Amino acid sequence: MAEKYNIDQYERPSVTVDVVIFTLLDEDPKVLLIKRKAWPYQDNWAIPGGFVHIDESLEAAAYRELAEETNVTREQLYLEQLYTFGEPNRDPRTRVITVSYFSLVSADKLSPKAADDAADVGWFSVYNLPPLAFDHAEIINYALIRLRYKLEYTAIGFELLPEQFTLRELQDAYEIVLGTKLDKGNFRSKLRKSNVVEMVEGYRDTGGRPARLYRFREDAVAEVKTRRLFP
Amino acid sequence: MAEKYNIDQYERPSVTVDVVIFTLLDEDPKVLLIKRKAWPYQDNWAIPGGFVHIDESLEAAAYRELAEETNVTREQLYLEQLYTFGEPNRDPRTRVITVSYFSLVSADKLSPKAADDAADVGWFSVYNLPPLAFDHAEIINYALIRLRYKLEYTAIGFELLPEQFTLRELQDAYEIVLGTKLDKGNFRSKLRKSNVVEMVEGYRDTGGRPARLYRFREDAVAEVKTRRLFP
DNA sequence: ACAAAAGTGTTGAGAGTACACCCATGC
DNA sequence: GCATGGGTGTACTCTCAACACTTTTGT
Repeated sequence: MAEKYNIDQYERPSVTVDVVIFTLLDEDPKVLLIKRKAWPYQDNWAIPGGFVHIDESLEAAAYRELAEETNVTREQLYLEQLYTFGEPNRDPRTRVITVSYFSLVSADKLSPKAADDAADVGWFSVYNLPPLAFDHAEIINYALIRLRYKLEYTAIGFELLPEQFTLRELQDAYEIVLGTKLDKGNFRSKLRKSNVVEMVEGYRDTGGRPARLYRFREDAVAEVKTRRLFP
Repeated sequence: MAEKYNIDQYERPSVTVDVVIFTLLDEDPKVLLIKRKAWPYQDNWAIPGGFVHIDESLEAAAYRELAEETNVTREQLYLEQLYTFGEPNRDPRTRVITVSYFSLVSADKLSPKAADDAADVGWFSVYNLPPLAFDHAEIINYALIRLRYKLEYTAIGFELLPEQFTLRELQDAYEIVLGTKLDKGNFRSKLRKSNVVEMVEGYRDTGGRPARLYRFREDAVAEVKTRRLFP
Protein backbone atom coordinates (compact mmCIF):
# COMPACT_ATOMS: atom_id res chain seq x y z
CA MET A 1 0.00 0.00 0.00
CA ALA A 2 2.73 2.41 0.81
CA GLU A 3 4.30 1.99 -2.62
CA LYS A 4 1.10 2.96 -4.29
CA TYR A 5 1.48 6.44 -2.84
CA ASN A 6 5.15 6.75 -3.60
CA ILE A 7 6.16 7.02 0.00
CA ASP A 8 9.00 4.61 -0.62
CA GLN A 9 10.60 6.21 -3.59
CA TYR A 10 13.24 7.57 -1.23
CA GLU A 11 15.70 5.52 0.76
CA ARG A 12 14.92 5.89 4.44
CA PRO A 13 17.42 7.13 6.98
CA SER A 14 17.89 5.67 10.44
CA VAL A 15 16.56 7.79 13.27
CA THR A 16 17.96 7.82 16.78
CA VAL A 17 17.40 9.79 19.95
CA ASP A 18 20.33 11.01 22.01
CA VAL A 19 19.87 12.44 25.48
CA VAL A 20 22.07 14.99 27.20
CA ILE A 21 21.57 14.41 30.92
CA PHE A 22 22.73 17.18 33.23
CA THR A 23 23.16 17.18 36.97
CA LEU A 24 25.09 19.26 39.46
CA LEU A 25 27.88 17.53 41.38
CA ASP A 26 30.95 18.92 43.08
CA GLU A 27 30.76 22.51 41.88
CA ASP A 28 30.37 21.74 38.18
CA PRO A 29 27.57 20.91 35.77
CA LYS A 30 28.01 17.28 34.84
CA VAL A 31 26.94 15.23 31.81
CA LEU A 32 26.32 11.50 31.77
CA LEU A 33 28.50 9.67 29.24
CA ILE A 34 28.77 6.05 28.18
CA LYS A 35 31.76 4.31 26.71
CA ARG A 36 31.05 2.84 23.29
CA LYS A 37 31.92 -0.82 22.85
CA ALA A 38 31.59 -1.14 19.09
CA TRP A 39 32.72 0.46 15.88
CA PRO A 40 32.55 3.31 15.04
CA TYR A 41 34.17 5.40 17.73
CA GLN A 42 34.88 2.28 19.75
CA ASP A 43 36.06 3.17 23.29
CA ASN A 44 35.08 6.80 22.83
CA TRP A 45 32.57 8.35 25.15
CA ALA A 46 29.08 9.20 23.95
CA ILE A 47 25.82 10.51 25.33
CA PRO A 48 23.13 7.86 25.86
CA GLY A 49 21.01 7.15 22.82
CA GLY A 50 19.61 4.58 20.48
CA PHE A 51 17.28 3.86 17.64
CA VAL A 52 13.67 4.94 17.68
CA HIS A 53 11.43 1.91 17.46
CA ILE A 54 8.92 1.93 14.67
CA ASP A 55 5.87 2.23 16.92
CA GLU A 56 7.38 4.39 19.61
CA SER A 57 7.10 8.15 19.95
CA LEU A 58 10.27 10.20 20.05
CA GLU A 59 9.63 11.20 23.63
CA ALA A 60 9.02 7.59 24.65
CA ALA A 61 12.32 6.64 23.06
CA ALA A 62 14.07 9.37 25.01
CA TYR A 63 12.53 8.20 28.29
CA ARG A 64 13.53 4.65 27.46
CA GLU A 65 17.15 5.66 26.95
CA LEU A 66 17.05 7.61 30.19
CA ALA A 67 15.67 4.63 32.07
CA GLU A 68 18.38 2.39 30.70
CA GLU A 69 21.18 4.55 32.07
CA THR A 70 19.78 6.10 35.23
CA ASN A 71 17.40 4.71 37.81
CA VAL A 72 15.29 7.81 37.79
CA THR A 73 11.58 7.73 37.02
CA ARG A 74 9.73 10.03 34.66
CA GLU A 75 8.44 12.14 37.49
CA GLN A 76 11.88 12.72 38.90
CA LEU A 77 13.38 14.44 35.91
CA TYR A 78 12.88 17.14 33.37
CA LEU A 79 12.97 16.30 29.68
CA GLU A 80 12.53 18.40 26.57
CA GLN A 81 13.44 18.09 22.94
CA LEU A 82 16.62 19.94 22.05
CA TYR A 83 17.44 19.88 18.35
CA THR A 84 17.60 17.47 15.44
CA PHE A 85 21.00 16.85 13.93
CA GLY A 86 21.05 15.33 10.49
CA GLU A 87 24.21 16.08 8.54
CA PRO A 88 24.57 13.29 5.95
CA ASN A 89 27.93 12.05 7.22
CA ARG A 90 27.63 12.41 10.95
CA ASP A 91 27.64 8.62 11.27
CA PRO A 92 30.04 6.62 9.07
CA ARG A 93 27.76 3.57 8.97
CA THR A 94 24.79 5.03 7.19
CA ARG A 95 22.56 8.09 7.18
CA VAL A 96 21.52 8.64 10.77
CA ILE A 97 19.34 11.52 11.86
CA THR A 98 19.28 12.05 15.61
CA VAL A 99 16.65 13.86 17.60
CA SER A 100 18.47 15.11 20.66
CA TYR A 101 16.88 15.64 24.05
CA PHE A 102 17.84 17.67 27.05
CA SER A 103 17.36 16.37 30.57
CA LEU A 104 17.88 17.63 34.12
CA VAL A 105 18.16 15.37 37.16
CA SER A 106 18.95 16.33 40.70
CA ALA A 107 22.02 14.60 42.06
CA ASP A 108 20.18 13.25 45.09
CA LYS A 109 17.85 11.20 42.89
CA LEU A 110 20.66 9.34 41.19
CA SER A 111 20.99 5.75 42.24
CA PRO A 112 24.42 4.53 43.31
CA LYS A 113 24.49 2.25 40.26
CA ALA A 114 24.58 4.97 37.66
CA ALA A 115 26.47 7.37 39.87
CA ASP A 116 29.61 5.41 40.55
CA ASP A 117 29.45 2.28 38.47
CA ALA A 118 32.24 0.72 36.48
CA ALA A 119 34.41 2.38 33.91
CA ASP A 120 31.84 2.36 31.10
CA VAL A 121 29.48 5.03 32.41
CA GLY A 122 30.18 8.19 34.33
CA TRP A 123 29.52 11.83 35.01
CA PHE A 124 31.87 14.30 33.36
CA SER A 125 32.26 18.00 33.99
CA VAL A 126 31.14 20.03 31.01
CA TYR A 127 34.41 21.93 31.40
CA ASN A 128 36.51 18.82 31.02
CA LEU A 129 35.01 16.45 28.50
CA PRO A 130 36.83 13.47 27.00
CA PRO A 131 36.94 12.95 23.22
CA LEU A 132 33.39 12.26 22.14
CA ALA A 133 31.83 10.07 19.46
CA PHE A 134 30.04 11.46 16.41
CA ASP A 135 28.95 15.10 16.78
CA HIS A 136 28.19 14.66 20.45
CA ALA A 137 30.50 17.48 21.49
CA GLU A 138 28.37 19.81 19.41
CA ILE A 139 25.18 18.42 20.91
CA ILE A 140 26.42 18.89 24.47
CA ASN A 141 27.55 22.39 23.68
CA TYR A 142 24.14 23.21 22.29
CA ALA A 143 22.50 21.71 25.37
CA LEU A 144 24.66 23.77 27.70
CA ILE A 145 23.66 26.96 25.96
CA ARG A 146 20.04 25.93 26.29
CA LEU A 147 20.48 25.13 29.98
CA ARG A 148 21.91 28.55 30.73
CA TYR A 149 19.30 30.20 28.67
CA LYS A 150 16.38 28.44 30.31
CA LEU A 151 17.77 29.14 33.72
CA GLU A 152 17.56 32.83 33.02
CA TYR A 153 13.98 33.06 31.94
CA THR A 154 12.19 30.10 33.51
CA ALA A 155 12.01 28.46 36.90
CA ILE A 156 13.77 25.36 35.63
CA GLY A 157 16.66 25.59 38.08
CA PHE A 158 14.70 23.63 40.65
CA GLU A 159 14.97 20.49 38.56
CA LEU A 160 18.62 20.34 39.53
CA LEU A 161 17.93 20.48 43.27
CA PRO A 162 16.41 18.13 45.85
CA GLU A 163 12.78 18.58 46.93
CA GLN A 164 13.87 20.76 49.79
CA PHE A 165 16.76 23.14 49.62
CA THR A 166 18.16 26.25 51.22
CA LEU A 167 18.33 29.53 49.38
CA ARG A 168 22.11 29.35 49.44
CA GLU A 169 21.96 25.97 47.68
CA LEU A 170 19.65 27.44 45.05
CA GLN A 171 21.96 30.37 44.54
CA ASP A 172 24.95 28.03 44.30
CA ALA A 173 23.17 26.07 41.58
CA TYR A 174 22.58 29.23 39.60
CA GLU A 175 26.14 30.35 40.01
CA ILE A 176 27.50 26.98 38.93
CA VAL A 177 25.44 26.84 35.78
CA LEU A 178 25.76 30.47 34.79
CA GLY A 179 29.39 30.68 35.77
CA THR A 180 28.95 34.02 37.54
CA LYS A 181 28.63 35.20 41.11
CA LEU A 182 25.28 36.63 42.14
CA ASP A 183 24.44 39.08 44.90
CA LYS A 184 22.83 37.32 47.86
CA GLY A 185 20.47 40.12 48.80
CA ASN A 186 19.28 40.78 45.29
CA PHE A 187 18.90 37.09 44.53
CA ARG A 188 16.69 36.64 47.56
CA SER A 189 14.56 39.73 47.11
CA LYS A 190 13.90 38.90 43.49
CA LEU A 191 13.01 35.36 44.48
CA ARG A 192 10.63 36.64 47.16
CA LYS A 193 8.84 38.82 44.68
CA SER A 194 8.52 36.06 42.09
CA ASN A 195 6.70 33.90 44.59
CA VAL A 196 7.95 30.58 43.27
CA VAL A 197 9.32 29.11 46.50
CA GLU A 198 7.69 28.54 49.85
CA MET A 199 9.22 27.91 53.23
CA VAL A 200 8.81 24.47 54.77
CA GLU A 201 9.36 23.16 58.26
CA GLY A 202 12.89 22.54 59.42
CA TYR A 203 16.38 23.84 59.08
CA ARG A 204 19.62 22.68 57.53
CA ASP A 205 22.70 22.85 59.73
CA THR A 206 25.57 24.74 58.18
CA GLY A 207 28.74 26.26 59.54
CA GLY A 208 26.87 29.18 61.05
CA ARG A 209 23.25 30.09 61.56
CA PRO A 210 21.02 27.23 60.39
CA ALA A 211 19.30 27.80 57.06
CA ARG A 212 15.59 27.64 56.44
CA LEU A 213 14.41 25.00 54.01
CA TYR A 214 12.29 25.88 51.01
CA ARG A 215 10.51 24.04 48.26
CA PHE A 216 9.38 24.94 44.81
CA ARG A 217 5.73 25.94 44.55
CA GLU A 218 4.31 23.59 41.91
CA ASP A 219 1.55 25.98 40.92
CA ALA A 220 4.04 28.73 40.29
CA VAL A 221 5.71 27.52 37.11
CA ALA A 222 3.61 29.56 34.75
CA GLU A 223 3.93 32.68 36.80
CA VAL A 224 7.40 33.61 35.70
CA LYS A 225 6.36 36.43 33.50
CA THR A 226 8.37 37.37 30.49
CA ARG A 227 9.00 40.93 29.51
CA ARG A 228 9.73 42.15 26.04
CA LEU A 229 13.42 42.88 25.63
CA PHE A 230 13.32 44.23 22.14
CA PRO A 231 12.72 46.83 21.13
CA MET B 1 28.67 -3.68 6.47
CA ALA B 2 25.86 -1.95 8.20
CA GLU B 3 24.25 -5.25 9.14
CA LYS B 4 27.40 -6.33 10.88
CA TYR B 5 26.86 -3.56 13.42
CA ASN B 6 23.15 -4.17 13.79
CA ILE B 7 22.17 -0.81 12.45
CA ASP B 8 19.38 -2.43 10.48
CA GLN B 9 17.76 -4.48 13.18
CA TYR B 10 15.11 -1.75 13.40
CA GLU B 11 12.68 -0.83 10.70
CA ARG B 12 13.43 2.67 9.48
CA PRO B 13 10.89 5.48 9.52
CA SER B 14 10.42 7.99 6.73
CA VAL B 15 11.73 11.47 7.46
CA THR B 16 10.30 14.66 6.00
CA VAL B 17 10.84 18.35 6.46
CA ASP B 18 7.88 20.72 6.69
CA VAL B 19 8.30 24.47 6.53
CA VAL B 20 6.07 27.09 8.12
CA ILE B 21 6.55 30.21 6.03
CA PHE B 22 5.36 33.47 7.58
CA THR B 23 4.92 36.84 6.00
CA LEU B 24 2.93 39.98 6.83
CA LEU B 25 0.16 40.96 4.46
CA ASP B 26 -2.93 43.05 5.00
CA GLU B 27 -2.77 43.49 8.75
CA ASP B 28 -2.34 39.81 9.61
CA PRO B 29 0.48 37.30 9.89
CA LYS B 30 0.08 34.92 6.98
CA VAL B 31 1.18 31.34 6.40
CA LEU B 32 1.83 29.74 3.02
CA LEU B 33 -0.32 26.65 2.41
CA ILE B 34 -0.57 24.18 -0.42
CA LYS B 35 -3.54 22.08 -1.40
CA ARG B 36 -2.80 18.36 -1.30
CA LYS B 37 -3.63 16.43 -4.44
CA ALA B 38 -3.27 12.87 -3.16
CA TRP B 39 -4.38 10.62 -0.34
CA PRO B 40 -4.23 11.06 2.59
CA TYR B 41 -5.91 14.36 3.35
CA GLN B 42 -6.60 14.89 -0.33
CA ASP B 43 -7.81 18.46 -1.01
CA ASN B 44 -6.85 19.56 2.48
CA TRP B 45 -4.37 22.34 2.92
CA ALA B 46 -0.87 21.64 4.21
CA ILE B 47 2.37 23.46 4.82
CA PRO B 48 5.08 22.86 2.20
CA GLY B 49 7.22 19.83 2.85
CA GLY B 50 8.65 16.63 1.50
CA PHE B 51 11.02 13.77 2.05
CA VAL B 52 14.60 14.29 3.03
CA HIS B 53 16.87 12.84 0.39
CA ILE B 54 19.40 10.35 1.59
CA ASP B 55 22.43 12.53 0.93
CA GLU B 56 20.89 15.87 1.75
CA SER B 57 21.15 17.75 5.02
CA LEU B 58 17.96 18.70 6.82
CA GLU B 59 18.57 22.36 6.23
CA ALA B 60 19.20 21.77 2.52
CA ALA B 61 15.91 19.91 2.32
CA ALA B 62 14.12 22.81 3.96
CA TYR B 63 15.65 25.30 1.54
CA ARG B 64 14.69 23.03 -1.34
CA GLU B 65 11.07 22.97 -0.23
CA LEU B 66 11.13 26.72 0.17
CA ALA B 67 12.52 27.18 -3.32
CA GLU B 68 9.82 24.96 -4.78
CA GLU B 69 7.01 27.09 -3.41
CA THR B 70 8.37 30.62 -3.33
CA ASN B 71 10.73 32.41 -5.67
CA VAL B 72 12.81 33.71 -2.84
CA THR B 73 16.52 33.02 -2.55
CA ARG B 74 18.37 31.86 0.53
CA GLU B 75 19.64 35.33 1.25
CA GLN B 76 16.19 36.81 1.17
CA LEU B 77 14.70 34.83 3.99
CA TYR B 78 15.21 33.67 7.51
CA LEU B 79 15.15 29.96 8.31
CA GLU B 80 15.60 28.03 11.52
CA GLN B 81 14.71 24.59 12.76
CA LEU B 82 11.53 24.54 14.80
CA TYR B 83 10.73 21.14 16.29
CA THR B 84 10.60 17.50 15.33
CA PHE B 85 7.20 15.84 15.39
CA GLY B 86 7.17 12.08 15.43
CA GLU B 87 4.03 10.60 16.92
CA PRO B 88 3.70 7.09 15.47
CA ASN B 89 0.35 7.68 13.80
CA ARG B 90 0.63 11.22 12.56
CA ASP B 91 0.65 9.91 8.98
CA PRO B 92 -1.72 7.06 8.09
CA ARG B 93 0.57 5.71 5.37
CA THR B 94 3.55 4.72 7.48
CA ARG B 95 5.74 6.01 10.25
CA VAL B 96 6.77 9.52 9.26
CA ILE B 97 8.92 11.74 11.42
CA THR B 98 8.96 15.35 10.34
CA VAL B 99 11.56 17.95 11.15
CA SER B 100 9.72 21.24 10.99
CA TYR B 101 11.28 24.55 10.04
CA PHE B 102 10.28 28.11 10.64
CA SER B 103 10.76 30.77 7.98
CA LEU B 104 10.20 34.50 7.63
CA VAL B 105 9.91 36.31 4.30
CA SER B 106 9.10 39.92 3.68
CA ALA B 107 6.03 40.39 1.53
CA ASP B 108 7.86 42.60 -0.98
CA LYS B 109 10.21 39.74 -1.91
CA LEU B 110 7.40 37.41 -2.88
CA SER B 111 7.09 36.84 -6.58
CA PRO B 112 3.66 37.27 -8.15
CA LYS B 113 3.63 33.56 -8.96
CA ALA B 114 3.54 32.31 -5.40
CA ALA B 115 1.56 35.27 -4.18
CA ASP B 116 -1.54 35.00 -6.32
CA ASP B 117 -1.31 31.78 -8.27
CA ALA B 118 -4.07 29.33 -8.84
CA ALA B 119 -6.22 27.71 -6.21
CA ASP B 120 -3.64 25.23 -5.01
CA VAL B 121 -1.32 27.58 -3.15
CA GLY B 122 -2.02 30.64 -1.06
CA TRP B 123 -1.41 32.78 1.94
CA PHE B 124 -3.75 32.31 4.89
CA SER B 125 -4.17 34.43 7.96
CA VAL B 126 -3.06 32.58 11.07
CA TYR B 127 -6.33 33.70 12.63
CA ASN B 128 -8.41 32.05 9.95
CA LEU B 129 -6.88 28.77 8.85
CA PRO B 130 -8.68 26.14 6.78
CA PRO B 131 -8.76 22.49 7.88
CA LEU B 132 -5.20 21.24 7.72
CA ALA B 133 -3.61 17.92 6.86
CA PHE B 134 -1.80 15.74 9.40
CA ASP B 135 -0.74 17.61 12.56
CA HIS B 136 0.01 20.76 10.62
CA ALA B 137 -2.33 22.87 12.74
CA GLU B 138 -0.20 21.98 15.73
CA ILE B 139 2.99 22.78 13.86
CA ILE B 140 1.72 26.20 12.78
CA ASN B 141 0.57 26.94 16.30
CA TYR B 142 3.97 26.05 17.63
CA ALA B 143 5.62 28.24 15.00
CA LEU B 144 3.42 31.20 15.87
CA ILE B 145 4.40 30.96 19.51
CA ARG B 146 8.03 30.87 18.45
CA LEU B 147 7.57 33.87 16.16
CA ARG B 148 6.11 35.98 18.95
CA TYR B 149 8.71 34.83 21.33
CA LYS B 150 11.64 35.60 19.07
CA LEU B 151 10.23 38.98 18.24
CA GLU B 152 10.38 39.90 21.89
CA TYR B 153 13.97 39.06 22.57
CA THR B 154 15.79 39.25 19.24
CA ALA B 155 15.97 41.64 16.32
CA ILE B 156 14.25 39.15 14.03
CA GLY B 157 11.33 41.44 13.20
CA PHE B 158 13.31 42.97 10.35
CA GLU B 159 13.07 39.74 8.38
CA LEU B 160 9.42 40.53 7.82
CA LEU B 161 10.10 43.99 6.37
CA PRO B 162 11.63 45.34 3.16
CA GLU B 163 15.25 46.51 3.13
CA GLN B 164 14.14 50.01 3.91
CA PHE B 165 11.22 50.84 6.11
CA THR B 166 9.78 53.60 8.23
CA LEU B 167 9.60 53.33 11.97
CA ARG B 168 5.81 53.28 11.77
CA GLU B 169 6.00 50.26 9.47
CA LEU B 170 8.30 48.52 11.92
CA GLN B 171 5.98 49.28 14.79
CA ASP B 172 3.01 48.05 12.74
CA ALA B 173 4.82 44.77 12.15
CA TYR B 174 5.39 44.33 15.85
CA GLU B 175 1.82 45.16 16.67
CA ILE B 176 0.48 42.74 14.08
CA VAL B 177 2.55 39.83 15.28
CA LEU B 178 2.23 40.47 18.99
CA GLY B 179 -1.41 41.44 18.76
CA THR B 180 -0.97 44.46 21.05
CA LYS B 181 -0.70 48.20 20.62
CA LEU B 182 2.63 49.77 21.49
CA ASP B 183 3.44 53.33 22.51
CA LYS B 184 5.01 55.26 19.65
CA GLY B 185 7.38 57.34 21.76
CA ASN B 186 8.57 54.46 23.88
CA PHE B 187 8.98 52.17 20.89
CA ARG B 188 11.18 54.74 19.20
CA SER B 189 13.29 55.67 22.18
CA LYS B 190 13.97 52.05 23.00
CA LEU B 191 14.87 51.44 19.38
CA ARG B 192 17.24 54.40 19.41
CA LYS B 193 19.01 53.11 22.49
CA SER B 194 19.36 49.60 21.08
CA ASN B 195 21.20 50.97 18.08
CA VAL B 196 19.98 48.36 15.60
CA VAL B 197 18.61 50.64 12.89
CA GLU B 198 20.23 53.43 10.95
CA MET B 199 18.69 56.21 8.94
CA VAL B 200 19.15 56.14 5.17
CA GLU B 201 18.62 58.73 2.49
CA GLY B 202 15.10 59.48 1.40
CA TYR B 203 11.60 59.71 2.69
CA ARG B 204 8.37 57.79 2.28
CA ASP B 205 5.27 59.80 1.43
CA THR B 206 2.37 59.20 3.77
CA GLY B 207 -0.80 61.08 4.54
CA GLY B 208 1.05 63.69 6.56
CA ARG B 209 4.66 64.56 7.17
CA PRO B 210 6.91 62.27 5.10
CA ALA B 211 8.60 59.54 7.10
CA ARG B 212 12.33 58.93 7.27
CA LEU B 213 13.54 55.61 5.92
CA TYR B 214 15.66 53.30 8.02
CA ARG B 215 17.48 50.06 7.52
CA PHE B 216 18.60 47.32 9.83
CA ARG B 217 22.26 47.56 10.88
CA GLU B 218 23.70 44.17 9.91
CA ASP B 219 26.43 44.32 12.53
CA ALA B 220 23.91 44.91 15.27
CA VAL B 221 22.28 41.50 15.49
CA ALA B 222 24.37 40.27 18.37
CA GLU B 223 23.98 43.47 20.30
CA VAL B 224 20.50 42.80 21.55
CA LYS B 225 21.51 42.04 25.04
CA THR B 226 19.58 39.62 27.13
CA ARG B 227 18.87 40.22 30.75
CA ARG B 228 18.19 37.57 33.31
CA LEU B 229 14.50 37.46 34.09
CA PHE B 230 14.60 34.87 36.77
CA PRO B 231 15.23 35.03 39.60
C1' DA C 1 33.73 36.91 72.44
C1' DC C 2 34.47 35.69 67.82
C1' DA C 3 33.86 33.35 63.40
C1' DA C 4 30.67 31.81 60.01
C1' DA C 5 26.85 31.74 57.48
C1' DA C 6 21.79 33.22 57.22
C1' DG C 7 18.97 36.79 56.31
C1' DT C 8 17.26 41.98 55.73
C1' DG C 9 17.41 46.95 54.47
C1' DT C 10 19.00 51.24 52.05
C1' DT C 11 20.15 54.03 48.35
C1' DG C 12 21.37 55.97 43.85
C1' DA C 13 21.15 54.99 38.95
C1' DG C 14 18.79 53.56 35.21
C1' DA C 15 14.70 51.51 32.63
C1' DG C 16 9.70 51.36 31.75
C1' DT C 17 5.26 53.90 31.03
C1' DA C 18 1.89 57.25 30.06
C1' DC C 19 1.10 61.22 27.95
C1' DA C 20 1.68 65.79 26.05
C1' DC C 21 3.68 68.42 22.76
C1' DC C 22 6.12 70.07 18.37
C1' DC C 23 7.14 69.42 13.15
C1' DA C 24 6.49 68.90 8.14
C1' DT C 25 3.60 67.97 4.45
C1' DG C 26 -1.05 68.07 1.40
C1' DC C 27 -5.30 70.25 0.60
C1' DG D 1 -5.50 77.19 8.34
C1' DC D 2 -6.23 72.57 9.50
C1' DA D 3 -5.99 67.62 9.16
C1' DT D 4 -2.69 63.89 9.13
C1' DG D 5 0.80 61.34 10.48
C1' DG D 6 6.01 61.79 11.87
C1' DG D 7 8.92 62.69 15.59
C1' DT D 8 10.54 64.32 20.46
C1' DG D 9 10.46 65.34 25.45
C1' DT D 10 9.03 65.04 30.33
C1' DA D 11 7.80 63.29 34.69
C1' DC D 12 6.43 59.67 37.57
C1' DT D 13 7.14 54.94 38.89
C1' DC D 14 9.41 50.75 39.33
C1' DT D 15 13.34 47.69 38.97
C1' DC D 16 18.40 46.78 39.27
C1' DA D 17 22.77 46.55 41.59
C1' DA D 18 25.99 47.38 45.11
C1' DC D 19 26.75 47.27 49.70
C1' DA D 20 26.09 47.65 54.65
C1' DC D 21 23.89 45.87 58.29
C1' DT D 22 21.56 42.53 61.73
C1' DT D 23 20.59 37.70 63.43
C1' DT D 24 21.52 33.03 64.95
C1' DT D 25 24.25 29.31 65.52
C1' DG D 26 29.01 26.68 67.03
C1' DT D 27 33.40 26.89 69.48
